[in-house]
Amino acid sequence: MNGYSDSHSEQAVRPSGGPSGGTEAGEVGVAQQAWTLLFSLLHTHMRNFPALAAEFELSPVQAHVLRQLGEEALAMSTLANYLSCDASNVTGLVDRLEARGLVERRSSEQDRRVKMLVLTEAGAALRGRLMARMFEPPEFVTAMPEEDQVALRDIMRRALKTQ
Amino acid sequence: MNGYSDSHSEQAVRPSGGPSGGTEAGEVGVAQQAWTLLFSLLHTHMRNFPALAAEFELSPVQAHVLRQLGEEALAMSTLANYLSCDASNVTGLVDRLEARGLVERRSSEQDRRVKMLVLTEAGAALRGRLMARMFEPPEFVTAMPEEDQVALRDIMRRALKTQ
DNA sequence: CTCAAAGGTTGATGGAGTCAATTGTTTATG
DNA sequence: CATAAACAATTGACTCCATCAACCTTTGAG
Repeated sequence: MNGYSDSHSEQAVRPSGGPSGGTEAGEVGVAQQAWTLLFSLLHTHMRNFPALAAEFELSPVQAHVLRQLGEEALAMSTLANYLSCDASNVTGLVDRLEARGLVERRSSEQDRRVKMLVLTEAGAALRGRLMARMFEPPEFVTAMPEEDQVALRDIMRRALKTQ
Repeated sequence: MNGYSDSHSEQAVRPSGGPSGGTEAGEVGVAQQAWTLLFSLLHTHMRNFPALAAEFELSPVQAHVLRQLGEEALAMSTLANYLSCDASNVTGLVDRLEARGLVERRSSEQDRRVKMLVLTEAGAALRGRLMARMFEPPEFVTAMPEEDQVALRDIMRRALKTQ
């Protein structure tokens, strides 16, 4: 194939490697092929996510936090769930964001145990710039023929809906 | 898993002002829509990559190293390039993998400055199991109708070829 | 031979992540 | 009602990841 495919070709697309699913064997085969290719492309692209976050002087995780904190106030524990990490980790994470004036801890009135996180004005502004940058499509998408882009978009819309 | 779908909708798919015709300005709009959706789905999936690596008692980065180290011996500096991180970081990384008997440093004979990294037998075995696990398609792929899976696979094949 | 450049290591420092233990606040139960 | 259990957040100890600056050895060019 091409120069890239070596890093995932030998163990990757092996149809029906085990008895794992109860579904039809053919479905799993195509799904695995699609996933393997998707995974490879994405992994190459995700390599520069740290650099992207660094454009805003954010760590990758801080960028992720800002992304989640967009719409509504979140409790610390909810954020820990989104990040699938320990609650104690979120404490330090928010400490640093708060020290930079991007985020604010606000005690909940219904339940005085929880602290709600809200973006400051500066935090919301930074998030806006970050999101615009994050959603710039990478080259492997812009280089596609438009019909592929449309098909990809529609497939992803359906996948999101049934999730 | 739940409560996710709202986190990417407000700044994300903005059709960039222009009317989306078949021209190049319209192409960018569709590309951005496709990318935004893809990005969101992928980011939710990537959240549990640490857990996946942990099934093999590996950190995410160690899993990435094992993946890269599949076929051929790599110099430390080459690995640092792949990981796009500092060379001094690789030292400790390889130290820990070597201490677990997964990787071996081997001095190059052409250039006695460089050290080549090779998988041990145990390392290769672990890598095999890891790769098989990594390429198991996630639910958002297996839940697709098969024609979407086929279309997705073909789109990704074309994208890889023209990369 | 001399000296600069390259490959790798070391030490200092800081963010990210976990676990165990603690404090303060609900909520459930006897 | 009183007390125990559950929960939210924090702290402290510890490990890994990551960077930078300084260093040593080897290489290669002049």
